[in-house]
Amino acid sequence: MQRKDKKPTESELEILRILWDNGPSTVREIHDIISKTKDVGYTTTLKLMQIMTEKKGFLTRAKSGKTHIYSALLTESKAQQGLVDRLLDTAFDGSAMKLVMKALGNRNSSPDELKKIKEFIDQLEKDRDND
Amino acid sequence: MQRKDKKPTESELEILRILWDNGPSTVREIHDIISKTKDVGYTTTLKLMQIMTEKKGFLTRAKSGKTHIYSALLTESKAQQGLVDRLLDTAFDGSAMKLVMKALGNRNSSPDELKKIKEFIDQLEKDRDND
DNA sequence: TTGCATATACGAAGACTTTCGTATATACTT
DNA sequence: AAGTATATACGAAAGTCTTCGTATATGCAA
Repeated sequence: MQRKDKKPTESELEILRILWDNGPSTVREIHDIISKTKDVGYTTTLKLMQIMTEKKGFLTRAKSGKTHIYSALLTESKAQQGLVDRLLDTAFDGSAMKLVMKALGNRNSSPDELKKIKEFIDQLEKDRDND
Repeated sequence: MQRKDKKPTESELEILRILWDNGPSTVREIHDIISKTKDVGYTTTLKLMQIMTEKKGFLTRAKSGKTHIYSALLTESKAQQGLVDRLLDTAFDGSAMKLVMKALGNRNSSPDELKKIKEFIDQLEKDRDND
């Protein structure tokens, strides 16, 4: 359980989210998406991605003609786990239950999702019994 | 659903956590707790709390003799809701289900907690049916 | 009331994040 | 091959967060 790897900032998560959803992309592709909802220059996105690649190791890139194609090295699952763990520690006193209730409380989950969560918990309980 | 209020930083959350758990406290009391696990100067804690009070409105304070007694204005519940909402947006594509599974998956929730969560979901489903 | 212990006030440095202007490189078109 | 469009590289400014040194205020004890 390494607690040492750097956590992506929110701007970085925005970029990672696009890479996770769309797969390997150019700076241009990512910037076009980001700039739909945020007024920011192309070189800003570029710089962020360069830092994420060179300094932080979140991304990797391959040259293709004159452009670079970036891919996420940090997986969605790992990033999520790190962020959830940190949030549990800092804001929920370590109680996953409290966090779960906050997350569900806003009632934006479909009946199907609620059912799946219950099944997931059933499975957890079963696993525990078999230890 | 205002998305404008500032989110506390992690250092600030550390202070808020103590105020939430222990109630109104002096800088000294808070710093004594923080410094058990973190090597940081007294004036650093003081400064953070001053900023949280004067610039961000997270805290309020009352003079008592020569010291100030600080209280949290930002409630635990509001802060948690804001952080969860933001995490959902930035890292989980808005899916509460995914977040819940991450939160439960890696951790050791007690059987009792798991039971309570299921009951909570049952209640949510019941509420929904009665709409 | 003088001095000591302790509190707050203030200012600024250092680190990190975000931003962008400008320079340079590269491919494609004509 | 020269020109244009577009990409990356680089450096630095601006903003925020964290840190702490130093100055100043205040209450209490001798």
